[in-house]
Amino acid sequence: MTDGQETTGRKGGKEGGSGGTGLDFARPLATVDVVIFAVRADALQVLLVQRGAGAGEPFPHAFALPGGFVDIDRDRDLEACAVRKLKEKTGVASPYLEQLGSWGSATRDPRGWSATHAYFALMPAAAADPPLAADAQWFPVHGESVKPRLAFDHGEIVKAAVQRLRNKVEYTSLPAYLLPGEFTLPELQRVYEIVLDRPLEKSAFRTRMLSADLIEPVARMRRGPNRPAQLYRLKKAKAPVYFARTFNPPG
Amino acid sequence: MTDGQETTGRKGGKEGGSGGTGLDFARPLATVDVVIFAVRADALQVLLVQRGAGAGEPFPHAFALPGGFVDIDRDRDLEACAVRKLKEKTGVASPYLEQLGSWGSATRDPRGWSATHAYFALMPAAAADPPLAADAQWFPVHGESVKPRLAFDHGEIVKAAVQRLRNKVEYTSLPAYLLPGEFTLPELQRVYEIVLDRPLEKSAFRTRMLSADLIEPVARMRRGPNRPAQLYRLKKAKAPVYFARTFNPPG
DNA sequence: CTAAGTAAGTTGGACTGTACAACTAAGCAT
DNA sequence: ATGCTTAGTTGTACAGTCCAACTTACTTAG
Repeated sequence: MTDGQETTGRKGGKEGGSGGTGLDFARPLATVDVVIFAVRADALQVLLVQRGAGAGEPFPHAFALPGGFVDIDRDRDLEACAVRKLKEKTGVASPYLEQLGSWGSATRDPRGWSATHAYFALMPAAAADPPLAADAQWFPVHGESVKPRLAFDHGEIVKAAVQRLRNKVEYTSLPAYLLPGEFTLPELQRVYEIVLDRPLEKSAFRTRMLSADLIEPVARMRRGPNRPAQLYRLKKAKAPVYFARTFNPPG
Repeated sequence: MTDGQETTGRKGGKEGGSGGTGLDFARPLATVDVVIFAVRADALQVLLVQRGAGAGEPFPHAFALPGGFVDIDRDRDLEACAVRKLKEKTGVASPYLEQLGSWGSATRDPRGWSATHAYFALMPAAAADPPLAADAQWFPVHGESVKPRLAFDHGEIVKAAVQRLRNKVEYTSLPAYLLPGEFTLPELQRVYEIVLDRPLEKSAFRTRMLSADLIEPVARMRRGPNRPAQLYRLKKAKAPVYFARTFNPPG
């Protein structure tokens, strides 16, 4: 039985009920939330928004993930909904957006049975720096979470997002999406180290990055107080690269 | 704005509407579907059910994934819902159940905007062999899909599940859940090869499996027409193990 | 102009684990 | 006993990381 083939277990239409189509039972609330990561001030940070305190609003004043109800008139699909939420808070389209999972239960929202579709996004620090929504704020990740206690089960979702990010960073090129269009190899390595919270070997890192068909040098150097560094950019339309090994396995 | 903090964009309560709580807008349909894998007859197979042809049923007679609407009175959370669907079709609890992702759009179900939470499950062939529901049937995976054209977007979901399974099998111990409690190393290797559709090196495979803190020998041998093989079992309460490298990287 | 300092980038040997292939071991069939 | 089949081991080659020392290129201080 799939997608409503069920002929038993129909519930009285508490909140739903379109009459006669066999869909006359209560539907859970459906939301989308986005965990937006950036590396700012040498730290992995997450964008959170402070909730209002209107009538009937759960978790007033608490911080929460950017998100909200699926709008079946405006959102063609879940990802479009996530892109909309992301744009509302940052003003930009993220260079990387991935579905994280869904959380649904009778108790996670005091207003009733609800399920959220969680996404996680990576963006360069510069992209989302000034043009934030007024109620949005960046928080550094400590361990696997952020300091403020979050509304709903968003603390758990953030934790899952950090774990997923760390795990994938071990064997993929995801951190490239946390940097602007041009970057040096030491900058890229630093982002890996910030996300993993662990130092990496310079020579192994360079060998791996350069032998992966991932980045290409541009005809410019990053100049600073010492030896200039070669600038690179992601190769065009590069999906994330998967490496055959993880880095320097911890333990 | 999160989980209904939105104060704009409220829709007239087409199907929802609990009056006065700020939730008076249409909700998408919410379902759960499960991609159930087993290795049977030396092939990776997926369990599908044939849809009925009642009034208003979309995709009559088509094959689809086991699943159905979330029942907000019976299902405490999404995973409980998936376990229920799985049990209804196989009669057993799967030793491994993982969330795969969610698919939601205005068009995937002709009855309206709907979102499904997809899970994937692994089970030993023996566990689900005879006690199948009458409308359920196993289909071998060819490439990344099954032969019958599936209802809804279930073809896409099966494809994603196969890709996820193959990908994870490269560096985890997941295939152990496709075998009964006791198994030999050649049997385990064979399951890896069936899932990956690629031969593996015997000695490297054995070295990796035995050095991972994953399985332990039992005091019995599998006897056959030739040399007996040592039987192993998963160590108690073992979560899947992640290896630091993939197998024999293709290409 | 030179020397010191710093970060970029390279080099080479030790180590780990897979790739490949040949080998031994243990059972059954004839 | 001989041969067949599958379980399991051994040994060399190779790839990639680990670690540390090294060279390169630029800035700044004197």
